[in-house]
Amino acid sequence: MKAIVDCNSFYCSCERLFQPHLDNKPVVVLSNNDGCIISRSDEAKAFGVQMAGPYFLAKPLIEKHNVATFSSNYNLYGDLSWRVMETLRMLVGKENVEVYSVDEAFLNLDEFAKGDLQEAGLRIRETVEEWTGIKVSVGIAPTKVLSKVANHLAKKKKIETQCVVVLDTKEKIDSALQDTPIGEVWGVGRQYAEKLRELNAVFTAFDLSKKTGEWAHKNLGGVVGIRLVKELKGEPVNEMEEQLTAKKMIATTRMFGKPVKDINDIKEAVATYASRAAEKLRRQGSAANIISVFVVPKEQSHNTYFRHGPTISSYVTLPIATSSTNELIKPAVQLVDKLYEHGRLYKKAGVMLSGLVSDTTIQGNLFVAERDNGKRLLMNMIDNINFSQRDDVLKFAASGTKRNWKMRMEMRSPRYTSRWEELFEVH
DNA sequence: TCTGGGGTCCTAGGACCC
DNA sequence: TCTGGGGTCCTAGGACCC
Repeated sequence: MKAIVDCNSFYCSCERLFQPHLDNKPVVVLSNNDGCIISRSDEAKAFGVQMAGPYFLAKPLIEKHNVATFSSNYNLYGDLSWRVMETLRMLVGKENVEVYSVDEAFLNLDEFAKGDLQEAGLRIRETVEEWTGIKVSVGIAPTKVLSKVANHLAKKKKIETQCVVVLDTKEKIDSALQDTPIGEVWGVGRQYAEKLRELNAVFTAFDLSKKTGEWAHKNLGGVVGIRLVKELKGEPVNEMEEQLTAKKMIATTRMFGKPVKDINDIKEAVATYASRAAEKLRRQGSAANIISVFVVPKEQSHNTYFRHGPTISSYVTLPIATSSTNELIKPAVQLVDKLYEHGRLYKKAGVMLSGLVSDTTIQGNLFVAERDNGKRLLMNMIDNINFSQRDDVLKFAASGTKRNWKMRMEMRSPRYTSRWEELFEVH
């Protein structure tokens, strides 16, 4: 049996941990640049605050109901996430935990819960809450997709279920599937949900579970659809995944705090993103063969549907794979020259690294001289200093010092758990 | 009028996830 | 005026190979 453990309103819960007077009060957390709402407490949901909705549209509602509002504080969430995951590893053994996202993990319960699964689920929930202060919901079922269904039901009926739902008989599974609208199934997004309802008269997870593999292949994106239907029928095909698999692509992209016109501002931003991406690259011990850069102009027209405008991008293949910041900044900045149009306003830019390989097995290039080892040493030093001090004590000059493009974060809470000078104080 | 039957590799784009 | 920022996998189609 598999479980999915999912933190309830995770970012909101993190903020509440250090401001307990907000318990049972409405809370929301905003995305970078204070653009969208990305986490809502149950109380905020009850007032009708929409997920992923733009903040400026929800603002009247938020002010009317006195909703506590925070910019996102990823240092804090990352640290608390680590504590939750460590707790799970201690409970069921680290080889049985697959961290799926910042606030979710799949567990393999085959060894941990030989007896009463309900009991096991409750113990997991209680232990995580006791050790970290974070409330979680637990869904337990034979497959990953079904455990997600169980988890949804646990979240929907927190009181009755005590945030734990187990689907271990055919009757329980069928009844749960009937209670699950098609759009809530893991793997069915907006496009498919609409298509399934209108073209195929599939309205619930139960309807979908009655379809054949052949049907799924035709109507639900090929092999992905086949796997989904199998899992709904209780046949596991999405197995637990190995952890520590290196990422295949690394991206750093940001909206600007305000639209930017000057090419030098864009170059500074792109150099900064390249530095950040290079850090991520080194952290997983990879080097990149391809670097691409994109910019997004501010849309001139008032067409609200295409609010982003086109993404303009270009890439270069590097002569030799690298993880060195300066070797990545240079081509990144050159790409900006290629993409930039004079006189245009830009609202976003990004750097993506791909063609990733392990940096111990970099394919040599006959036409490029062997690189010196000192470079790697320098990068390690910079990473260590930046990690132990505040953000970006050391940076490359190309990243700039004015930072006209920097994003807005006007309501961020202190980084209570990861900065000495922002430590939580008890008086 | 007829026009093989496999492969591989690459890229762009579409769908999904949190 | 104001709408994150990451990731994944899959498919189709083109170029090229024998």
